[in-house]
Order: sequence, then C-alpha cells, then structure tokens
Amino acid sequence: MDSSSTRRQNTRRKLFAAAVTLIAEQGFSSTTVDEIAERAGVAKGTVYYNFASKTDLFEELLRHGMELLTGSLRAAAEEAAERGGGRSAALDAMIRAELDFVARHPSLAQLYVAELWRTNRAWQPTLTRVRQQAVEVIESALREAGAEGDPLAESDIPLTASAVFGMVLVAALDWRSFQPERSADDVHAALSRLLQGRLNGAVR
Amino acid sequence: MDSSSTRRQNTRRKLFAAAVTLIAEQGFSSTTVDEIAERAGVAKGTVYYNFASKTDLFEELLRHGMELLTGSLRAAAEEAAERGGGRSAALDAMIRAELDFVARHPSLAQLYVAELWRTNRAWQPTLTRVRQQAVEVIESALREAGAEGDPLAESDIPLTASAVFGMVLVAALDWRSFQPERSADDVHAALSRLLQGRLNGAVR
Amino acid sequence: MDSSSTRRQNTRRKLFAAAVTLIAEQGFSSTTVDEIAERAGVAKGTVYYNFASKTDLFEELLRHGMELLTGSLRAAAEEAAERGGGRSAALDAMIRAELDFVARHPSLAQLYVAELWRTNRAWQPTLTRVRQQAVEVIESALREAGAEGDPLAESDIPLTASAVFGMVLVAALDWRSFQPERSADDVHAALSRLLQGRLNGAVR
Amino acid sequence: MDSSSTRRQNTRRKLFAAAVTLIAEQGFSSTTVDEIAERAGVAKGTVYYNFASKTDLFEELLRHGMELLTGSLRAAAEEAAERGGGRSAALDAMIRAELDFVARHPSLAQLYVAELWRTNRAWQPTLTRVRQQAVEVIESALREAGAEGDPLAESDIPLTASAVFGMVLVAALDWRSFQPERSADDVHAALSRLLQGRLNGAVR
DNA sequence: AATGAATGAGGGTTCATTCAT
DNA sequence: GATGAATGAACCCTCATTCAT
Repeated sequence: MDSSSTRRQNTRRKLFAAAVTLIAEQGFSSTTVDEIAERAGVAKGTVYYNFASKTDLFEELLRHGMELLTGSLRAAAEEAAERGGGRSAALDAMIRAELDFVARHPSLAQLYVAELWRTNRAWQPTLTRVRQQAVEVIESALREAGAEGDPLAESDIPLTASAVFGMVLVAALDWRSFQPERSADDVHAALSRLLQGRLNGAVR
Repeated sequence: MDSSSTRRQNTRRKLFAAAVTLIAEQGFSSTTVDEIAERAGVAKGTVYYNFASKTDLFEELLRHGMELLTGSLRAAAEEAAERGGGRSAALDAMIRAELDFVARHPSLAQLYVAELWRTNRAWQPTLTRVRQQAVEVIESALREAGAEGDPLAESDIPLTASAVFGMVLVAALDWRSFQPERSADDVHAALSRLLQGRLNGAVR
Repeated sequence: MDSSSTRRQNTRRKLFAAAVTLIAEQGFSSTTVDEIAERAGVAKGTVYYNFASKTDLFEELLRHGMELLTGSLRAAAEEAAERGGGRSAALDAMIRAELDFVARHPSLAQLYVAELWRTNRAWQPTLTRVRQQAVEVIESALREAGAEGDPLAESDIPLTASAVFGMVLVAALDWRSFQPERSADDVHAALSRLLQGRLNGAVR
Repeated sequence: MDSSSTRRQNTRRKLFAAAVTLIAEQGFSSTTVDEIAERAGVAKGTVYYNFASKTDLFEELLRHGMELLTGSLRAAAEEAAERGGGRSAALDAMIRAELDFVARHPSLAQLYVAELWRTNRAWQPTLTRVRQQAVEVIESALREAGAEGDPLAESDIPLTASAVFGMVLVAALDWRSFQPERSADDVHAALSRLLQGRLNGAVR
C-alpha cells in the first residue's frame, strides 16, 4: 500500500532527525537506542523494525547527510560557473556553501570530523568516499582558478583542496561554538580574505 | 620509596600509552578498561589502583597531551622570534610545529577534533582551554606579521587564527590518513604557499 | 461462505506444515512466528488471524499429529487381528506402523520425545494422554500374545509396553538420523528379531 | 593463585548444577540466564565471567554430563567382564548402569533425548559423538554375548545396540515420570526379561 | 603495588502480540 | 480474510567498578 509505505518513510525520517542531534552531541556509543526512540516519539522496537541495527541506522544517516553536503557544494560550483564569476568566484561560492551547510546541519559536520580519521569503524569507508567527492569538487575549482593566473603545482592540488575544505569546516564549527554572534557574511569575508592572500599584507 | 614510586610511574605511563591509541582509534566509550589493561600488560584491577576512574584516566591523559601541543607551539614561536625571521617566519614555524605534533601524536590530534565541539562532556572545558591557548599563540604571530604590512582587521584576528590552526590540523590528519607517503617538508610547503597568498596566482 | 471457509482451511494447513518442520528442527521457543509466517508464505498478522497465539497453534498441531499416531497404531492392530496372524503378528504389525509413522512424520516424533518428559509445559497433558493411548494399544497386544505362551506378569505389562513403544521410536529416529540408507524392512526385521528373543542366541 | 582457581571451579560447578535442572525442565531457549544465576546464587555477570555465552555454558555442561554416562557404561562392562559373568551378564550390567544413571541424573537424560535428533543446533556434534561412544560400548557387549550363542548378523549390531540403549533410556524416563514408586530392581528385571527373549514365552 | 573474581546496572536486540487499514 | 507497521516486555550480553587476597 502507498499509505503504509508513506508511514514508514515518515517514521524513518523522525528517527534520522532524532539520531543526528543526539549522536553529534554525545557520540555514537554514548547515545542509546532508547534515547533515539524517545526523541523520535516512537517505541524502541520501532527502531529495529526500520533499521537492522543501531550501526545501520547511523550509516544510512551518514550517507544521507553527506550527500546533502556534496550536493550543495556541487550546486554552488555550478551556479558560480553559470554566473561566470571567473577568477576565484567559484571557490568563494563553495566556501559560502560549506559555511551555510554547517550552519544548517551542525550535527552532521560535528559527526564528520569526529569520525573521519578513526580507523576500524564500520562506517569509515562511507565517510572516506564522501570526503573524496567533496574534495574533488574543490579540486576542480582550484584547477580552474589556477588557469587564470599562477597555477598551483598539480601535486599540491589535492592537499590544498582538502586543507581548504577542512579549514572552512573547522572555522565554521568554531564560529558556532565560540562566536555564534557573528554573521555568516562576516565569517565568510574573513575566510575569503585569508585565502586571497591578504594574510600578511604582502600584496606587493 | 623511590623504587616503588618509579614502578608506579612506569605503570601509569604504560596505561597512558595504551589508552591514547585505543581511544583515538575507537573513541572513549567504545574503549573498554579491559582492553586498556590488556594492552598495557597489567591486570584490570591495576587500572583502578592507579586512576580513580576511566574518565579520570582519560582526563589526565588529555591534559598531559594538550600541554605538549601548546608547549610546542609556544616553543616554535619563541625560537622563530629569536632567530628574527620577521614577516611570516613565526607563522611558518608554528605551522611546522603543529604538523610535527600531529605526526608524533596522531592519536591526540584525532581525539582533539573528535571531542572539541561536543557539548556535555566531562572534559570539554579542558579542551576549550587548550584551544584558547593554542589560538592565542597564533593570534600574536598574526598581529606581529600584520605589523609589517597590511594589518588584518583586529576583529578578524581570532577567527583567522582559529581557521589557520584548524586548517593545519585537518590537513595533517588527512596527510597521515590519505597520503602518508608525502614528506612533512612537502606538506609544510604546500600549506605555507596557501597561506602566503599564492592560492589564485598573483592578485597583483 | 464455502469458498472462504476453504480458503481459511488452506491457510491453516500451510501454517501447520510450516510450523511442524521448524519447531521440530529448532524447538518451540527458538522458532519465531515470523519464520512460520514466511515459510507458510503469508503475512505475520495472518497467523494471529487464524490462531489465538503461538502456543495455541502449537497445541492444535500436536493434537492433530498425535491423533495420527494413535490412529495408525490402532489400525495396524485391528488389521492384524483380522488377518488372524496370532502369536506376535499383532505386535509386529504395530512395530511396523510406528516405524512407518516416524518415517512419514519425523518432525512429530522428534517433538514427542523432546517434550514428553518435560514438566510445566502447557501441552504436557496432551502428550501424556497420547502416550497413554499408544501404550494401551501395545499392552493389549502383549496380553494377547502372552495368552498363547508364557504370559508376562501383569505388573510387567505397562512397563514392557512403554519400553517397546519407546524403543521403536528411538530406533526409528536413529535410523533416520544416522543410517538413512537402510530400508524400513531391514530395520523392522532387526527390531523384530530383538523382541523375539534372538538377542543372545538360543537361551534354551 | 590456587585459592582463586578453586573459587572459580566452585562457581562453575554451581552454575552447571543450576543449568542442568532448569534446562531439562524448560528447554534451553526458555531458560533465562537470570534464572540460572539466581538458582546458582551468583550475579548474572558471573555467568559471563565464567562462560563465553549461554550456549557455551550449555555445551560444556553437555560434554561433562555425557562423559559421566559413557564412563559409567564402560565401568559396568569392565566390572562384569572381571566377574566373568559370561553370557549376557555384561549387557545386563549395562542396562543397570544406564538405569541408575538416569535415576541419578534425570535432567541429563531428558536433555539428551530432547536434543539428540534436532538438526542445526550448535551442540549437535557434541551429542552425536557421545551417542557414538555409548552405543559402541553396547555393541561390543552384543558381539561378545553373541559369541557364546547364536550370533547377531554383524549388520544388525549397531542398530540393535542403539535400540537397546534408547529403549532403556525411554523406559527409565517413563519410570520416573509415570511410575516413580517402582524400584530400580523391578524395572531392571522387566527390561532384562524383555531382552532375554521371554517376550512371548517362545522359549521353545 | 597489584591482582582477578565477582557484581549489577544498563545497553542492543528479539519477538509475541496488537491494531489500523 | 489478510496485512504489516508498531509496540514494549524481556532477553542476552557488556563493562565500569568493587573487593578480598
């Protein structure tokens, strides 16, 4: 039936929502299935009717959330390309997209940094794959930006891309934790300047 | 009782060493006291003879490790100041120090990013304090660097400092996880170039 | 509503068939309603539409199965009486009937021995009653056989009957589990010889 | 230390004792670890400190218990041989030993018949092995008994042995469940007569 | 100073049963 | 007549902590 399938989808959505927040706050192991169920407003058994295990719920959640991230990075890059901003406009647009993403889904960002570099975790492959996708979007922006001026050495590109990606992520998390009163524009501008080389005023 | 005090210190050291690695790999909650004891080569009871609790062991460990980090950043800054490198030499030295730190203590770095932005954790204050100290060292480097050229707006300094700190951290973790074959010099150079404004070529 | 009543009967039959096999293999508690429903090719709710509970399904099943057993023993006895085989022909016919029964319904036999001597089980009375009926059929065969020669002491009869019944049951189960290649005739002959006193040769 | 090893052994013994009774009464799956621990007078965690799992506890228990059985059958056979009883004295002694065993450990006997012919259970191999050993003891008794008179066909021996073994087992269980007032001697005599061929008085 | 057996609260998971469709 | 999503009690097992040795 359609209605029952809809009902199920709805239950899953509620469980996802409950799980992200809790796991981001407390970590995967410290979050209990009881808590997730209670927060989602369903019985504990319902979690297991909808997901094979706690780990499975978490993995599906990660996959879903991380696709949102790469999706919005890609959208930002394309949009910038269409607008023909040239230069580093695409890079700038992606910084903004990443910033906005963290603002909208802080829990996912928190999860990402907490889990990405761990070894021996069931969902590590999923994360690595997502990281790869996100970083690739930035890499191409770097290549195109380089084409207009002094190009970066090819070997530097992956490292630089991941550094930029990580920097924005960390800066965004710091922003929300330690200076939540600043505006997104403000933070964006500062990061933008940093990456435009105004760092030490050496504009020469 | 010098010998016995030594013996105790030695046991504690073994427990510290066992705990960092395991917790970095698996997270705090997923690491059991049994595992720590086994890895350290002592009986389970011994852990409780030496530490009040699992949390306590972890907090002492964090405090110890984080002092190493701020210590080495400060040392790098001072050394650079003495050598009078000027301009961005101090900043460069700190990048290098942070990179080396992650290379030497990857587990601690991993722990740091996993726990820093979490709320409601016993050791969160410890981490925030450490972050504050580290960022301050970078802030003064930024101020001094700025004094030689176009200064950064004062309001940008904390944000930029934390962004730089975070960027290096993330880049270093990525380096160890995904491109371990690169040399520290190589990674250092790439980050340095990025921060020197070569990102999108001559901005003229 | 003949057609719908037929449909219902059919569903119940499918559920019975699925349940016997599974419960014989895994035991009552280890068999889940989900498994039974899946094996029967119906939805889980259907089980509860047709039976009050899992226990109820099992009891109806047992009752049904055990009536088959006593029925076939009785039929064998009667038939032998009609053919007037005399002596131990009736006993022999019953051995054969029991053997055939186990061959045709191994799951039921398995269930019987697994549950008969347990205490505190809901269906224990059912089983005891069946045992009583089966043993009685054999008892009368023994009495009649005895009438032709040296009679067994009356007090020995119930014990002997239950021993014979049990022996055949166990031998049949062993046959199916450990020597399935032997023919029913073969096994029958061996048991028959054993009960005819050829065990240790001529006792004379 | 010796004392702590003794303590552990003692705990294990208590757990074994608690588990046999409960599992024989209720079956493996229906018996909870809580019940076992409570009956043994220890905490639930203690069960898991001493055994890897509930299944493991059960398997060790089975192995232990079944070795007692084969041991006592073998002892009975040897003793009879020494006493030079000849004829079917050895077989008789083993019947008696089996009877006594069931009287002393009814729970084990109950477990045996309940589990032996099940498929797909973790401990099935253990049981089959034990069965094999027990039956072999009887087989050699049959061969020797046969040597003094009309020998059984070689192909009949395994089947006959398992039939005798099973018959005594079932008879003993019936005895304890349905006619507990009879003496062991009495039951033994009836079974003995049955196997000596007095069944239908055909002593000819 | 160290050990390891024992504990019991609490977590993940299963499953018979209910109920709205 | 049948379905399948949802439930929650109860189960197996884990693990930080205690304590007698």
